[in-house]
Amino acid sequence: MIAKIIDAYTICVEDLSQFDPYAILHSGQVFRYWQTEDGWLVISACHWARIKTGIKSLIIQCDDAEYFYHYFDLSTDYQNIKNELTAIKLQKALQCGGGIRILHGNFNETVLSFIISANNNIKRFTKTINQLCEEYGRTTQCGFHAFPDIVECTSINEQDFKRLGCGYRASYLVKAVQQLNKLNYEQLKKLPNEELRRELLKICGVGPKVAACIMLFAFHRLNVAPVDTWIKKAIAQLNPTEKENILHGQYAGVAQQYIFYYLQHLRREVL
DNA sequence: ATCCAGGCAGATG
DNA sequence: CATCTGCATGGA
Repeated sequence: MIAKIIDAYTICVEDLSQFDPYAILHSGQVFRYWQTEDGWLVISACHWARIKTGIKSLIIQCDDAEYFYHYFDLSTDYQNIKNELTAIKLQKALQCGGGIRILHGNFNETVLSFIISANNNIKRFTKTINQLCEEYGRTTQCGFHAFPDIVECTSINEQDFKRLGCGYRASYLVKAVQQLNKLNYEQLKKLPNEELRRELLKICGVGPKVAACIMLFAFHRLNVAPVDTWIKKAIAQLNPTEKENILHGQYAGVAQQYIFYYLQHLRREVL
């Protein structure tokens, strides 16, 4: 038990070795967060949370404690997961981002966000996603805009997506929204990995990499590891045995997150 | 400037 | 099934 729900709007996280807000938010699973005076503001779908960082514990003040207890995966002990990840080449990454957790992202938000992310740079598509929310998402109680719900997304046409900076992905997004309208998240949740992957690949703009992101970040399939250009470059430097082992097993997706964050961390140090 | 970015769709061997 | 090409756009 690393966290307690204090009341309907408050969570206290007591084990910071398993909860590093900076690392979680910068590990590339979510794009709607901002630094504040005393911590972080996070928006997921139409929900918001303020993380107030402390020395030995932190407080999450939000609109729905149950939602964010689940969102931050607070019932899972990540020490057990980290104990399973024993590959030598992972140890630096674990030391760097040991407080990362895999979030339970909203399905529609995750699908559309990662379609926009394809062949795009992180800074640019983060801006695009946030502008999308500014224009089409409702204002939440905390002042920031929610990610537009599926009905609001249905009102966005190709020209609108282009104006927001989605480029050639605009037509994919229009189709994807139509397809999302017919999909049922609760039904998809019941599918095993390969069937789920097949369904996701039918969505326009969703290929193998984006499907893997959706499976990991919206369906919490911890054994699915998205392989992007960053991970490819990192893996290319390993020997054959290391390549086999590093993104293998029931927590391959978690391992991938530690690596991705570590690579981002190294890049930030260079800049 | 000009290369590239958390790849993908569509066309072609 | 595997490989190839074109792609909007702004950040570096």
